[in-house]
Amino acid sequence: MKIQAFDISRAASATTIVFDALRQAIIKGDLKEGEHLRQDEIARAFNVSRIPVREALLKLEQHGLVRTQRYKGAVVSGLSLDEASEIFDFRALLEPEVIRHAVPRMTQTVLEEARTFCEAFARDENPMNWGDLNRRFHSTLYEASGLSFHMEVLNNALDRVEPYLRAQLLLSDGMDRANREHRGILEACAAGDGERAAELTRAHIQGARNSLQRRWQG
Amino acid sequence: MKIQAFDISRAASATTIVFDALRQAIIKGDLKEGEHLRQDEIARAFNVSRIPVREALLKLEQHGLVRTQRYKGAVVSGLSLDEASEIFDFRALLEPEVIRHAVPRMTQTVLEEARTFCEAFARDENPMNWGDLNRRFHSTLYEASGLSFHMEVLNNALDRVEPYLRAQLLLSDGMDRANREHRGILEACAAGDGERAAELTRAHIQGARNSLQRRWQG
DNA sequence: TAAATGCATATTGTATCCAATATGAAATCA
DNA sequence: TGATTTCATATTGGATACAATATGCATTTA
Repeated sequence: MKIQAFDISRAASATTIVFDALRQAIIKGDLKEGEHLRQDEIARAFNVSRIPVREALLKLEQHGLVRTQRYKGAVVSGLSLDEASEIFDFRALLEPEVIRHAVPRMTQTVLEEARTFCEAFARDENPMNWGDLNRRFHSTLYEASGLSFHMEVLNNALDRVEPYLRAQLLLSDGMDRANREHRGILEACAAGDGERAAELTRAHIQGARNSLQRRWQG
Repeated sequence: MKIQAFDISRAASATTIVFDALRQAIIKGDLKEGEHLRQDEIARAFNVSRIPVREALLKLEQHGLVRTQRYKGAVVSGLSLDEASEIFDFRALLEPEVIRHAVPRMTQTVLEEARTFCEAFARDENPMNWGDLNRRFHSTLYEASGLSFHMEVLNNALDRVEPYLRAQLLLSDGMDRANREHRGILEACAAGDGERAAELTRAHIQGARNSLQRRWQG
């Protein structure tokens, strides 16, 4: 066999294609809080029936990205500042623990990949890419932990606050501080100091939350 | 209007009825790890079409209670000891934080309700009820925190390890220890000592995990 | 006879159709 | 006129029908 084969049972179903597209659109902010998602309209846009659309909406609801009401349909669900703040607290609890567990398991490859994302993040002039690169940087480090349940929950939490994350980076000193702090975290990881990496991560998250709160509620 | 009214839009849809029933069956252990869930069979059992069944299975998949493969269907997904252990670690991180936040917000009513569950748990001779009462006791205390995202995630984590939880209570000293520790936690809450309640909760969870690990792999 | 192939059946994924409910405007009534 | 009712339309929930894929057994072939 000379052909390049892969597991076709993992090929995307209509449901997952629609789900991924809608998820991206909500996270990127193309679909805005409160916006009504009509099954029929989406079905036509993707040229599928409403069945896979409904299943995609159901998944989005489980992820907390839309709220649905019987016979009324799905609307994009934003977060109040209080709700977002709770999720930042959650992250501040979880992420330090994950990185502490990850540090002793980080290979050279992981560190190099993270450094690449870190530098790409620092260099990129296009704010549209910041959210994604920021997330990839952290994820690369976290994945080394091997804590798959923690990561699943964390990714869900990040999905929900992504618009706030991007808003925070757009603040005047958002990028500068993020870059400084990313380098610090990376350094601690490279030095094998899990405790310091954890503490810096905690400060990184709490700092972001505090600057958001100052900016949005006075 | 003298009639007792309620919001009918919250009435159960076929999907949620099927979901709740399947979730209970999996958690209670009536449906066992690896068991295949046929859409058609379930649809006939509930006298509905396969559509709501599919949506229920999708929700179960998001909750991690079943795994599905395209064109192959859903099977009840159990956890390896390692996977369960990771979730216990997760709980040991999350639950102390939640109860610490909850203690200063606990009303007398909450404490009384928790005490009721605690005593019911201690008295109940039927092992079938232990899992449920145990969970209600802790939940009552946790809900006072008002941390809805934390609770959502926690409930999902508990669903996944519920069979292990029940197994742990069935160990020789499982119930005795659980009762002792519950009373300690309740006392700390009543005394307004969030720090102690948190530490006891952490020990409660880690202890349960350790005894499981000794029993199953030692 | 053992492996490969073809075929029948079972099961899931999706499309189409019907039923239940929501929504808003026209009609009615005080 | 302003509130209420009726009714037409839009939208979602669920049932039925069809298509795609999996699975196991009979058949063939070397």
